[in-house]
Amino acid sequence: MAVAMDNLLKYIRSLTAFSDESWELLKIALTEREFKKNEFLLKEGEVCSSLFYIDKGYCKSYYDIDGVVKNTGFFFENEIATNISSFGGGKRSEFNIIACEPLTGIVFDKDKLFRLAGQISEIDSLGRNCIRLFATKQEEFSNLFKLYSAQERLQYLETRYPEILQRVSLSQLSSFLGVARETLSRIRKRRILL
Amino acid sequence: MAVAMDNLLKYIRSLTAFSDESWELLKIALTEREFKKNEFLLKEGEVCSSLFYIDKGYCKSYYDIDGVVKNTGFFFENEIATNISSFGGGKRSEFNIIACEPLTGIVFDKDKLFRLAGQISEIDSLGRNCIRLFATKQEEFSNLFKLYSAQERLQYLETRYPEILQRVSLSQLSSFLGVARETLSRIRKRRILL
DNA sequence: GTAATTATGTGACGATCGTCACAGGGTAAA
DNA sequence: TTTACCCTGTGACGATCGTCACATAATTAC
Repeated sequence: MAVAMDNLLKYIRSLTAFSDESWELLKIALTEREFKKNEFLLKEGEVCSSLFYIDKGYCKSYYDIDGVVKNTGFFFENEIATNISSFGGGKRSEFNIIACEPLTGIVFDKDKLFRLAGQISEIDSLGRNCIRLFATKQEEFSNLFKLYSAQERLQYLETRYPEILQRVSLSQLSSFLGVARETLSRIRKRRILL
Repeated sequence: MAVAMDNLLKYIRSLTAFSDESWELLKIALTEREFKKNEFLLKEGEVCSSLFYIDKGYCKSYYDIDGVVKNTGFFFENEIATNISSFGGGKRSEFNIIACEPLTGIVFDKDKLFRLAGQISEIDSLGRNCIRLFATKQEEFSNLFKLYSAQERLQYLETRYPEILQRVSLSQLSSFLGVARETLSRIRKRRILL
């Protein structure tokens, strides 16, 4: 659908100046793709060779630690999901990325993207801005654990990222907040009573 | 000292290809500087306009929450310290960066650096690699809280980042690990008995 | 060298958390 | 409709944690 591509262009232009010419060239590296619910965007052990722009639906990153699922991130419409260290450093991914709903995305091919970035400075600048956004968000969530209690972290999500609470089940959210499912259930109960 | 500059060049070349010519140009944006113990590299409320390459000594980033110090990062020799969202996004910093020992660093001036990056692709590439490293590290530490208990986080530091434990006092480290000072003291005691 | 400051350990105690277990509600597939 | 599965809540209980308090060791400043 042309709609997904239009959305991506809007997203890109919200980040950095981007001419129509750069856009036409960037398209070489782009492929629209549908993922079914529970389909993998990236599997543990693979080397990540794509960025995934999410147009519709959402996905999550998770570690499988001795059979226990630990969710580390949720990615919604108008965001980019990837494994930054695997994508940039060529290392095998330690975690999975999986669609939590039927998902429409636009896949950035790494090789083509790098070739273009070497030639077109606007595409290069786009890449840097994406990484910077990613780094900023990681830092934000990392600090949550150092600055706040579990209850305060939940409050933070409610005010700053209400979408996560609306769309992600409590069971899925608990490991992201670093607590057991039952604990999150009780924190929520405590909060309602105040 | 020329030594600090030599170390920086080695560091840069460990990240990305960097010609002698690029290096001569990059020097325009660099200033060597000494910081006394407890001197600020960056203060809360300021806009961060520098990257700090650390040649000797170490520093930390911390939030002051109602007078309580919460340490969020430690940066040692051969690392770059900065506030990535303030540096890249022009926002006021929410935290401080302060020298924990007498510190020798090389300061990258943002304006000059950006001007150079626009012209020299090797300098541009260096910038992207620095941001990527930063993002990878933030992700790593962020996931520690989602995957492991306080005791396991301490173990992780011991094996992966022994330098932090050797040089940072327990009191300083506790908030970085997301626990109270007394708790960290007891965790350490528990571990010795095993 | 002495005083002041900072770092560490530890006891006590209440709060919170993780785990196991089980019950009920909701949804989707057969 | 019935069955199966997932999600949420909750009780019990032991483990861990945060806080306050205080003692002592180590470091730093004068």
